[in-house]
Amino acid sequence: MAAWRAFLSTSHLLERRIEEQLKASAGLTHPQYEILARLAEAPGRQMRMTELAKGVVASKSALTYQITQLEKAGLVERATCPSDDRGVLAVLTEAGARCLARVAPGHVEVVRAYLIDRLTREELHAMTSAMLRTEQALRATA
Amino acid sequence: MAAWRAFLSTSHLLERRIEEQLKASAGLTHPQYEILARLAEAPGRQMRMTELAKGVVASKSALTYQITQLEKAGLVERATCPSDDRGVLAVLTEAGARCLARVAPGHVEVVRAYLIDRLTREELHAMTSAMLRTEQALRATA
DNA sequence: TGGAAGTCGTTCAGATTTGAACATCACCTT
DNA sequence: AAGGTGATGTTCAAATCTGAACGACTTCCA
Repeated sequence: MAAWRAFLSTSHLLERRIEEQLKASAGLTHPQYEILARLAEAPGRQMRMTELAKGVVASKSALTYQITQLEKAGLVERATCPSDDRGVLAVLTEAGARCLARVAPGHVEVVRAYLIDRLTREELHAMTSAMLRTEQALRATA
Repeated sequence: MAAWRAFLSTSHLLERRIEEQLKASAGLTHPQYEILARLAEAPGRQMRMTELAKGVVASKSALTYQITQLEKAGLVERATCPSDDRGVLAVLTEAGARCLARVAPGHVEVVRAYLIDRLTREELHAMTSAMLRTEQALRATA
């Protein structure tokens, strides 16, 4: 269980650092950053709400809330899904893309400085494969 | 960054599973469980508020809130610290200890089933040492 | 011995998350 | 083609977290 304890503490401490850095450098929260990052990578810079929620591991209502916030900030827009009238597309705006481009380097720097760059090549490799496998297992048994 | 993505998703997904299991089996939240677990291991089953907050990686106000909840449930009591009149000791009650003993096996089972047991011995070893080192680094630069 | 400066835990308002309930719409069977 | 089943996104109240402000107490140095 020592492994678990360390994993848990590290993830919480990191979360805290990231939140702090993002808030200071752009007034964004970590969930909001994650949303922008996912959208930026998506084809057409847009994604369905449910799909996006799964991607960033958030509940549907949490995503609704955050998208509303990002919409107020002009970083994201909502559009109705052409193929499904129930569906809503979250679309990254130009301003959102610029915001992300401006903030991403600092964010990546924090992640590297506190996590990635502190691991040996073997540790990084082992952790990556372990996390990918675990993530898959967790997503499989929804 | 793939490593980071997987790490982040895994930690969030796991958090979710754990929360679900704890709530179903004992009406506890994960932070609450962490508090009980730490107290159970502490000498005299008691800890100073600030120390406990650092241990479970929570803000002071979040801890105040959760200790109040646990106090209402009769699982924890507050006591004034003999050596410092400002200080408050969170003390695990008998009921709290029993509750923890009852819930712990199921909790550990979830952590093992979704994380620990899915890793090879090498991965577990690498991850543990990596997490311990990272945790230490994060705690050092408070 | 007197503060000045720091620590301790709490409080408060505001922000965010959760889970259930809901209305809307798609899909599939008959 | 109609109805049942399931999916989608939103809403709401309640729970929780955050960060700053606060009063109470310690500690340390002059």
